[in-house]
Amino acid sequence: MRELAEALGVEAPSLYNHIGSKSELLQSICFKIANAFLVYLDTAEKTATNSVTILEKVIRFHIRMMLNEFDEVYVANHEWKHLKEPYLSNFLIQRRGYEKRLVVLIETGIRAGALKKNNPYVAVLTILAAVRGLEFWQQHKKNISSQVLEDDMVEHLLHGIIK
Amino acid sequence: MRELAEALGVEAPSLYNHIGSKSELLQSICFKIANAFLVYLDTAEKTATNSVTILEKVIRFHIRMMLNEFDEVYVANHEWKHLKEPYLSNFLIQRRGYEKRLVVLIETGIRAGALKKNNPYVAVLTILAAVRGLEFWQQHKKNISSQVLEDDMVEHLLHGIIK
DNA sequence: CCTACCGATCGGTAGG
DNA sequence: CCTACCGATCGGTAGG
Repeated sequence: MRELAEALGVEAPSLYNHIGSKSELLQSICFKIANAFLVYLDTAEKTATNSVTILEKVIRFHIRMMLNEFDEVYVANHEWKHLKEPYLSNFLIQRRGYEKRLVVLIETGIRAGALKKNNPYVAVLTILAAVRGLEFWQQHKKNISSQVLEDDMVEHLLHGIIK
Repeated sequence: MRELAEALGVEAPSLYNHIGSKSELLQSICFKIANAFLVYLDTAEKTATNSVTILEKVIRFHIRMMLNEFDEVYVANHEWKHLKEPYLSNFLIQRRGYEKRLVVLIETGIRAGALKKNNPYVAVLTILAAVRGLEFWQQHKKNISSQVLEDDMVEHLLHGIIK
């Protein structure tokens, strides 16, 4: 909070004329990000019927969020653990719901014969973990364009790396 | 440190008869894990010549380390940021060296015609990020066997999810 | 918006 | 191994 105050050019106690608490700041960031992902999934599911198409759209959205809204996504990915009740439970329920919808999406793709019969939970974990790993990218950025990064990662997660 | 002391059944100051500092504990965990990965890559490269075979072995090792040595790998993955100099620089050099060797491995596979011509840095990032993401698994463990988890994730990262 | 200050917590030391 | 305690840091409040 003292760092934040310094960045804003005020003393730390002055922050509390604008915000209620540090916790409150954390809550608004976490739920803002969680909501962005939920809303995107809604629209993706409305504008496409093919589960592979929806899956690809979702992966691309995750990648773009990591690249364009890095700071907030980072907080939502790491600091949610310090959310206070009832926000913590709420956040976890939302996140589990989101993951479950992705699992169902993959199950649908499997039943349609479009996706391999891998365990759908493992598939969702692999995908979410990979896109989230873009946070390490930020640290030692190679000079690779966002477009190559996005396209190659999507290709890898959908079709693999073996020729 | 106070939690650690409690777990050991002593008072916090007593810890310092056994260790030098909290930092020292962090160092030994981080370098122990970094070394395990380096040693494994060495042996994998000696016992196989095919780059796809080596890559698969390495991915499997990462997954097993995440499942079997979770606590220490977690610390090495997250807390290395708090390493003090010169350990911090040292650790980063080791890690970059390791990642670079994986990049070279993939480049070799591409030149051999075994792997797709994706950007090799993106491929390494995708793989490392995905296996590392197993830390979320620990949190909300589904009842899936380690073997299915390992096999399906390897399949996904090598051959993709699309049929 | 500020100054002054609080209670809790943390890694660690002194001294026995 | 312990008791006693330190200086730094943190989120936050009182009072103006």
